[in-house]
Amino acid sequence: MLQINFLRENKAEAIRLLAIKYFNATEIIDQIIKLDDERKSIQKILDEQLAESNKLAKEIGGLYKSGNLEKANEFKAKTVELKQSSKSLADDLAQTSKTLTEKLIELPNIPHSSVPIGKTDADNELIYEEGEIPVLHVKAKPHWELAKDFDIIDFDLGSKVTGAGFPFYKGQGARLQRALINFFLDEAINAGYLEYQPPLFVNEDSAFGTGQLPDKEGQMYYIGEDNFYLIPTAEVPITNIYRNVILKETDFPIKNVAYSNCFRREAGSYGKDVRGLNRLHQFDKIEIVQVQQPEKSYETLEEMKDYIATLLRKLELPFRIVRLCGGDLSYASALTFDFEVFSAAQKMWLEVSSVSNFESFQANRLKLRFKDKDGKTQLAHTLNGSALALPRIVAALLENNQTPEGIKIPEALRAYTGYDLIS
RNA sequence: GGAGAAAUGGCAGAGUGGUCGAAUGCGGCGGUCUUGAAAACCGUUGAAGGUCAAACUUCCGGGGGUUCGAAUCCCUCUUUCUCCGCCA
Repeated sequence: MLQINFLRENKAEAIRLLAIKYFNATEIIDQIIKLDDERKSIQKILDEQLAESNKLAKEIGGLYKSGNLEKANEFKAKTVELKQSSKSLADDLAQTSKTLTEKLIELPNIPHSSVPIGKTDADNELIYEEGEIPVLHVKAKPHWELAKDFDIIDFDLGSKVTGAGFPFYKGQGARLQRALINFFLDEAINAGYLEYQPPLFVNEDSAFGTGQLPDKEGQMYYIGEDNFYLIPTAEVPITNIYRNVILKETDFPIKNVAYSNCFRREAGSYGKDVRGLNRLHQFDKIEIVQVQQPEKSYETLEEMKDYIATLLRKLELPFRIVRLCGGDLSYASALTFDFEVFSAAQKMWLEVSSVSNFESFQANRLKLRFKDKDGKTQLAHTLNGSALALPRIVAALLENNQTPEGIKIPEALRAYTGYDLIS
């Protein structure tokens, strides 16, 4: 959620920048400013009436004490009148504020100045590439066949027990999952992150706080009976730790990491993109979340980007980093880098991580603030990134490391898997 | 699931209808003293809206109600604690 004062002071600039996300904000910003003016003027009148009411109520107390009942009753009648009109003003105020918030929520975050112009992922800017693309032997297979051959992931069994997109991992496959989870958590802890194990369900306030509601409602699993949402990422519970929180400057930097199952309905997905591990309804992810002071948030984004690169390097996977263009940038993000690993048998780049700076956009919804040096409260910045999402890492590991003998496990993981080769 | 108790400022904890945004203690900040620190003493110390600044308004778990007036009374929801039941 953007700040009204920012929109007031930088209207033309905001319209220009939002157009980079292909969002036409001209009309809505005018509406917002008008609603805010309305809100202020209603509040002003309401305040005056309430002040009058309060004053009279105090005087009535005094009049009773001095026994001046006649005057007291006269004042009473006045306050009753005031009460009625202030009640209707309060309703107006609530209605105006509600409409204002609804309008504000429609606006996406302003993209950072470095965001490239473009409409689709084809327009994303490649900023870095590392590692050698492996040359596979002629009989190389995609990961879903390998998973079956080695009997480490059972998609059919998942379909039977639950449905498509809910695989079983078994034997060495299950162990590999556990190894990756522990590896990613340990790496993060060594890099100074605090580990959390969050709830997998969140309430409505939390789903709203990180921007999943109302925009992505259909993408989340929902437990109607208790009004809970299944988390699509640990970002949701972890970031909501800071909902309605005022931090001290000394609390920074806040670096949290959490492993969780992630649940996504993925309504509307189909085709080769959803084959095997490429897109699941339930998957495992380790998420890093940072809360920072505004001046330092882009420095932090770089730090997170570098950190994620070290993970892929340790896993010996060829990867590249792209800067998302305006059209591909998510609603809440100001700047996002995607990490993609090359999946050698599918011969395609798979997105395994997305690291973003939301600036104060989430913080404004969350009411996540801090007291600066001058003692003023201001919105903090939030950032997060996957470090990393397992399924596509597993897909790439299986495909890229396949040999006639079996699938080789990268050095860094062996202490965790307890084996060198899937066979 | 059943019965009871409770929810107040960063923390602890008073306050049961009328200068209560809220005593007191701790903590924080500023100062006096000190070579420096501690102790002691003095002062200060919640948030939001609003304003050039003020005035003013709102907030004592959330929502609703009674009243001229509510932290205080009523209803409701949530959470916590104690006891019982069940249980990984």
